[in-house]
Amino acid sequence: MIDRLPHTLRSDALDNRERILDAARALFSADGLGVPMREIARCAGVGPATLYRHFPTKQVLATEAFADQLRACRTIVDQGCADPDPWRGLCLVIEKICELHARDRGLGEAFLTAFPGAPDVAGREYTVKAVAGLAQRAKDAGHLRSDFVLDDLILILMANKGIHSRSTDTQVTASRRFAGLAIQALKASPQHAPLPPAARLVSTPS
Amino acid sequence: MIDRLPHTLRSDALDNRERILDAARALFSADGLGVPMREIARCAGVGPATLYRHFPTKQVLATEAFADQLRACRTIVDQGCADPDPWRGLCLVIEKICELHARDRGLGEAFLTAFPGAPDVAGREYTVKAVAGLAQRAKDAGHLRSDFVLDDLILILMANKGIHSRSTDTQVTASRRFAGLAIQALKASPQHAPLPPAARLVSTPS
DNA sequence: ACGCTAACGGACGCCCCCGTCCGTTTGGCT
DNA sequence: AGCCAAACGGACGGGGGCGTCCGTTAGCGT
Repeated sequence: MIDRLPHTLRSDALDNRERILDAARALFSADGLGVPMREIARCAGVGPATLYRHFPTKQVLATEAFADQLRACRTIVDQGCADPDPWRGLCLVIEKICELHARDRGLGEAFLTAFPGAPDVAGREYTVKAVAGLAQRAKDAGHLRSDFVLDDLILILMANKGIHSRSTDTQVTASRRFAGLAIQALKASPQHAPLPPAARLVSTPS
Repeated sequence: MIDRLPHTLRSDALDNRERILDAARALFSADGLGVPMREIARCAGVGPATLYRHFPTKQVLATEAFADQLRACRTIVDQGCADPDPWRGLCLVIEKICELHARDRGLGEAFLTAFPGAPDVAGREYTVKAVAGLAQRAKDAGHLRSDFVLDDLILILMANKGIHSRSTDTQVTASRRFAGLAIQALKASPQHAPLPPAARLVSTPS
């Protein structure tokens, strides 16, 4: 059971909560979601019980820890959508999101494997729709290849997640180059051959 | 210590060895290298001790289990190199290798994460050199973008590994589409902007 | 048919992670 | 200053994977 009535945490409890979130952010970013809960606790200087009291499950902890990053994702998408040139906006989205995922290992995992059955993280549906609109405009403008489907973006993000490297720097460099290649692949071109059929990677909500 | 002198296995031992390899192939393919050794043993109908006696380490087991697949990789590369049109050959290599990795989850893991410190698996160096030659020819022919580097191929394979899906079919479909996009990205084009710098993903042997 | 030894596999001890309980500490209010 | 409950954290039991030991089984050569 979780504490119910107080709703006002004691100062030390609040402090611990914050230190736990910091530790979680750091460790998730560096090592992914695989890190043991106790490691996070140790790193935050608290006992395991305290950690579990604040965040009964890793899922909850991760959701809270990544709240900022997910907001950042939404901001990026909004920026892209705001760009008067939809193609440039789409490129920006791809580049920025890839970089974000490259810098934060846990984010990519949380974002895509998405904790199978995670609740709608930070308005995913809204974001998806926004990107879909952006893509349509880029298509209409003749910059985005006409056989593009939204699943291709998921495909690219999943693929980006597959790029792992020892150092974060290498990771980011590689991810940037990958984004460049991806953009080239998506660019409308008179010479391109038809693509193999797309796969349904995510169930598009009705 | 490993058995030394006999060099000729008893019939039942040989039989078990084969069943273990079969089980390993099946499980590695379906679930990746993460499967517990005991699971492989159970699936092969032998005790853990027997498994360990035949293959003292998971590394050894995987190497043996993937011998065929790695040979297949080399064959694909050889086929690609044999094609009179180097660009078509390179495309074939990309498509086939991506598909192979999509069908066999363990292979991708073994191939790239490459058991950090694994011995030269099935003549990796030779294969790498062959592909490098193929790429150079494709570049000279003006079909492959001139700023391509070999690390881009690694990048693509790593990225392909990042594509996961519940069903193998979806996985393969997605991987095929990804390969198509990758090829489009690598195609020489008058309109393409310069790419971000490449990352050193593998230490190229001298 | 018989024995010898290669080969087997159940069982063990080790370690790591998980989630929880309960005795102890300490912040905050009077 | 003193109380009390909120908050803490060490310690526990459970589960799972790993690699190994040793008593038992069964191929194979005579």
